[in-house]
Amino acid sequence: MKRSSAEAESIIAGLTLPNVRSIMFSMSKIPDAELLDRLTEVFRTHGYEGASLSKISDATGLQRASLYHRFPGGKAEMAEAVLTRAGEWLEAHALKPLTESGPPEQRLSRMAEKLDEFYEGGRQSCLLDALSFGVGEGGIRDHQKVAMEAWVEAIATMLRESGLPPRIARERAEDAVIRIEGSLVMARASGDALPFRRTLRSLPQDLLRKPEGTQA
Amino acid sequence: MKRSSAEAESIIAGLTLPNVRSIMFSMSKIPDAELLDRLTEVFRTHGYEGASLSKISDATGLQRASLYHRFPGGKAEMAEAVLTRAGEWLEAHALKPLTESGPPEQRLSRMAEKLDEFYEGGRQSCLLDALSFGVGEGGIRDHQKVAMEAWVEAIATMLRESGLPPRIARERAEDAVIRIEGSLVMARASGDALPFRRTLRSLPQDLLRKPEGTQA
DNA sequence: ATATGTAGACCGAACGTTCGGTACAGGACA
DNA sequence: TGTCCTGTACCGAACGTTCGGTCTACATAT
Repeated sequence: MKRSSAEAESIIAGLTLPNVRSIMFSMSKIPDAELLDRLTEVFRTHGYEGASLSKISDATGLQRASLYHRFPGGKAEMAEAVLTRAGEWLEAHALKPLTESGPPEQRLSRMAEKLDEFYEGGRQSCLLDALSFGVGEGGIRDHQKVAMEAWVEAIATMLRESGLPPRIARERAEDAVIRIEGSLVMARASGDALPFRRTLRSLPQDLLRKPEGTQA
Repeated sequence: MKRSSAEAESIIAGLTLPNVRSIMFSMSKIPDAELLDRLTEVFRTHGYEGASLSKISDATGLQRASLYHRFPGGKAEMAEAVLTRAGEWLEAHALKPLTESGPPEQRLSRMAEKLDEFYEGGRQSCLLDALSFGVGEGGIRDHQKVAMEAWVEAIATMLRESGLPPRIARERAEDAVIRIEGSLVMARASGDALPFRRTLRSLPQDLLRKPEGTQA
């Protein structure tokens, strides 16, 4: 009772699952992009230590050995790959609009829009948060520092170019990231995503408001 | 060669290590308060899934089995105990000042002071963050929701009593917690505690500032 | 004063399971 | 054919948990 019949198999000859896979996905059971998506989800919800190979295997449909074929460096390499991909996505979608033309407020709104997408309206955690527990002194930690700094500095640059004093620009950029991260924590802990969306909505105006004590 | 001599034992009679322990610490190898402190540190640093019994055992000096003597419910009960204790501490030290007499700004400063102490200047994570990964639908999750709501509502109440409209008070209270949590995430990811301290410092004035569009 | 009983705190060892990681045989393509 | 990739089977170690038993303190009975 393992297979229905031999005919059934010959009829769809050349269309067996492995062949279909190889045509569509260049020989992989799961394409790189989707594999990374699944990995990202696991790391986001469980953190580094909580993301066991079993969970990863379940989420990706790949066996341990196959995962090690794709990521010879093991779990650490998977986490780094996920971090890299997330960074690239944010850079290309959320940060790039900041450097483009248009009113500053509109550019910030565009970023907020993309962040809302990336964090699925507050339902997903930030990798910089999730991967910051229990990982001590390694490539992952370094990666985080660089990513965090790049994010803050991208916003700060934009605010400076919009006329804000460098110090204020930097502080507000930090504050922006802080509020995004914080609202994600709150959303996760309280089970309510509303504070996250409200934070995103108010970001553009909050960041661009006039400094209070300008030139006394 | 099991004991040095009978005399040696009789001389320090009543002062053998176990006796000293029993007098000072009510018969426990480690008193409850300190045990919970150590537990808190492990959960804060590694999150729930990352806090293995081995790490906990190392941190507390108690063997696995002994930990189960103190917490029959196992790891979950340990996490809940830690959450309860942290909540009580915050309630008693950080939230209580909000209800006392004195200028509102001073009361908020007092809270910020205690939070700085609790989070060790930004070097420690928040349990609501650390324990929100990988724990699904249980007492821990419920505990978090309650704690988060209590925290926000304590600040909101205080802001309302200071004359802010209810809606604004609630939003700003959420914002306060968001910024605290977010700055802790940033501190952890970037390795720099400064944004956390700056956030704490600016909290009182930020929360009490006059609403912008008051009665047009 | 000595013996007995009870209760709590603790530990060593082991439970079955899962951990991250590896070796290898065979399938699918060139 | 040779090269890449996959899945099975497996490794030693660690996981959370439980068991049997020791040690100490204290109350009671003698």
